[in-house]
Amino acid sequence: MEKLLMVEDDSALVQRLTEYLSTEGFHCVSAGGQPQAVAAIDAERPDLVLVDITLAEGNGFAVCAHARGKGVPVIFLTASGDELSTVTGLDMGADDYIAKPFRPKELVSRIRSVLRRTSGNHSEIVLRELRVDTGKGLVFRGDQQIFLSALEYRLFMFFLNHRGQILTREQLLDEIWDSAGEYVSDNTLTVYIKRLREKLEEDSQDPRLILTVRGIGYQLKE
Amino acid sequence: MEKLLMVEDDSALVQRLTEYLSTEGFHCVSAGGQPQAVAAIDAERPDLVLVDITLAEGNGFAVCAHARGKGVPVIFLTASGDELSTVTGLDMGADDYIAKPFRPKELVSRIRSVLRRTSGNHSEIVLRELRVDTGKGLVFRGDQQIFLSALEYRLFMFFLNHRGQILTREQLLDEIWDSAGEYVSDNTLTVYIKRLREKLEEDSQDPRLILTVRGIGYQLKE
DNA sequence: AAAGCGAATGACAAAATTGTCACATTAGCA
DNA sequence: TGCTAATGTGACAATTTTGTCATTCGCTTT
Repeated sequence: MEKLLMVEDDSALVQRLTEYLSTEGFHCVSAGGQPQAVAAIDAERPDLVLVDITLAEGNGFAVCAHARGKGVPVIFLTASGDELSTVTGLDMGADDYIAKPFRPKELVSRIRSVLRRTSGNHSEIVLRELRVDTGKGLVFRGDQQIFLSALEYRLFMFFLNHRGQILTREQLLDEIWDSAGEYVSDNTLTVYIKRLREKLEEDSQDPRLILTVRGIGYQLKE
Repeated sequence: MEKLLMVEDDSALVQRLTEYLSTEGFHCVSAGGQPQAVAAIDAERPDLVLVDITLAEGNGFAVCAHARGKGVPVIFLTASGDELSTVTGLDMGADDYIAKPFRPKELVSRIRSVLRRTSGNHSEIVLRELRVDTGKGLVFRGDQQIFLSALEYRLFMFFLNHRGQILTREQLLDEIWDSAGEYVSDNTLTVYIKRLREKLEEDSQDPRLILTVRGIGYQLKE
C-alpha cells in the first residue's frame, strides 16, 4: 500500500482527505508545517508528498525541494489558479499541480498517475544485500551507502553485468584499463579486487561475493 | 543488417557459411587466425563473433576474451562434444556454444537468440551529442570517452534524471552532498558546475547544456 | 553610471584515488 | 611433504579529486 505524506495546516481538510484516501487504498500521514514535513520525509519515506504551498510555518517550496532531493515525487496544492501559474512558471520540480477546490476523485487520479510514472524508474541491480542504483550511480549495503571511486564502480559494474561468469584477468584489465589505451601492471587488478572486497564484502578475508578462480581470474557469485 | 565476424581456418566452411548466412540477412566478414580476429573485432566492430576454438594460429579463447572486453557477444564452435564440455565448464564468457557438425538453421537460430538477448541491454541515456552508459557508468561525447569523477558523475546523473527542470541550488546541494550528512559551502556547487561544464560543454564559456537560472539554480536543457 | 548581488573563476591545500613496489601468503602439485 | 606459481597485502609516491578562498565578472536595480 502506498504511503502519502500530506503537508497541510488546515486540519479539517487533512482529516477529510485522509478518510477519503484511505477508502481509495492509500495510507496517509500528515505534517502541519515545513519543519515537520522535512522530518517526516526522512522518517516516513513516503511514496508521494502532497504539499500545500501556503503554509503557516515555512513554505511549500522548501518541502518540495527536500522531497525531490530524496527522490520522492511531489504534488502541489494551490489555493488559487493565480498561485498555480506562478508555481508552474517557476517549475520547482513538482510532478503535478492541482488547484483548490478540487474533487477528491480528481486528486486520486492525479496521485495514481504520478505514482505510475515515477515508480517505473527503478533502474536497480540487487545482489544479496547489495543494491546499485544505476540511475544515480550509487551503491548501498542495506540502506548504508558505500562510496566507490570511479574505477571501483566501473569494475563492480562489469562484474554485475557478467554475474556468474568467470572473467579472466585479461578480460578485466582490458575492460577497465585497456579501453583508455593504457597498459597497467597485472597486479593493479589484484589490488583493485582487494579494494572492492574491502568495501563490498561482509568479511574481506573470506570473500563470498568476488571469488578467485585460480589461474584464470575472478567471478561474481550470484 | 547485423555484421558477423567468423573466426575459422577451414576456408571451405567459411565460404559455405558466408553464403548461407547472407541468404538469412547477415553480413559476414571472416578472420583465419587469432591475430587477424582481434584486429577485425576492433576494425569491423561486428555485432557478434563466431569462433572456432581450435585455430591453427593462436586459440579461440583469447579471441573470445577480447571480444567480451569490447562488449561483442561470442558464440563458440567446437569440433566435438568433449571440447564443448571443457568450454562450458571453464565458462569463458561466451554467450552460446554449438558443436560441429551443426545444421545451418540451428546456427542461425542461435545467432538470432544471442543478438536478441544482448541488444536489449542498452541502458543508455542520450542528450545531444552526449551519451551515458548507465550500465557501465561511462560517459561519451560521440565515441570519445569523458572521464568524470564520482561526484561529477552523480551530479550529472541528477541533472539527467531531471532534464528540463529548474533545480534549485539547495536541491542540488542536498542531493549530492547532504545525503552524506556533510555541509559544504554554497560555492562548492558553483565550482562543480564549472567543472562539469568544462568537461561536457562544447564551449564552457557559453554553456548550452547546463544553464544558469539566476537567483534559483541550474537547468539541464533538453 | 554606480551600487549591489549572485555567479564565475583561478588558485590553493587537504584528502582520496590510482598504480606500483616488495614482500607475505596460499593453493595446487610433484 | 616441500616447491612453485599465483594471489594477497601493506606501504609508497604521483596524480586527481574535493572543498574553500579571494577575487573578478556580469546582470539588475538604483
